[in-house]
Amino acid sequence: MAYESALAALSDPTRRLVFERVLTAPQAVGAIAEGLPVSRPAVSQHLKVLKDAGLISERREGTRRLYVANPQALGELRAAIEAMWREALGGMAAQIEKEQEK
Amino acid sequence: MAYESALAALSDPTRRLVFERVLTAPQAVGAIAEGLPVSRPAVSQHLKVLKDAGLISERREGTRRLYVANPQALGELRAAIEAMWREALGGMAAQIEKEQEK
DNA sequence: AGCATCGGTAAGCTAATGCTAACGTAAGTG
DNA sequence: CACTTACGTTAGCATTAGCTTACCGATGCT
Repeated sequence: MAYESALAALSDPTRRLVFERVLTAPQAVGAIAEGLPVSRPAVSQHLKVLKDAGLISERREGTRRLYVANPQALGELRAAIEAMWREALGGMAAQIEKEQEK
Repeated sequence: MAYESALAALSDPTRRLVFERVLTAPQAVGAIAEGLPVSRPAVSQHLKVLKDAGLISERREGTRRLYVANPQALGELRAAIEAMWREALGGMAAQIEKEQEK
């Protein structure tokens, strides 16, 4: 529904790194933070933003929390971008046609 | 190539408004700024960001400058998002399969 | 040339953003 | 119950981002 928040969430480079790590399989926060250029709390904050945007979901397992990407939100973003893309294509086609008439 | 900059450029709400105005047809800066909640210089700055991201192109016509959306950059962004989407879908499918084995 | 129109640019301010360090908390373990 | 593990949260800080106002350059017209 709100592709805007997904767009904003993915605009940050390190947050994209975080997101890409949970793209294919659930990951614990510690595992996500490992190898990233920021501290673990920073990762937690990024995860919160991603979750608020609906891009990931959380599942608790004992003392750990596993995060996974939510394909649906990504699909909505994809659809929104694609709609704009088609609009731009259509506009360009109309523009060329106008040029031909001349 | 650099879908990241397109993503960052489109993450700002008013910049999205600017972009959507040049999506289907070329527009002059004054026409774009009209009706927007920000000043014309602000629009100019947004246009610069969009242009640097490759999302729009500029054409001079007398004293005016016409800006249009560039479908290609939008297409690249679409492809990048779609790739991530497919990854997420695949990951979820694998996850479900694992669940079934249990 | 003089003037008006159309826009890009610079300076400066404010609000938001990302980060770290320190602390708080809940679930397992002895 | 004490202790550890695994995270979230808060406070505070530095940086960035978007906006406005004022100014400057280029083009067109008379």
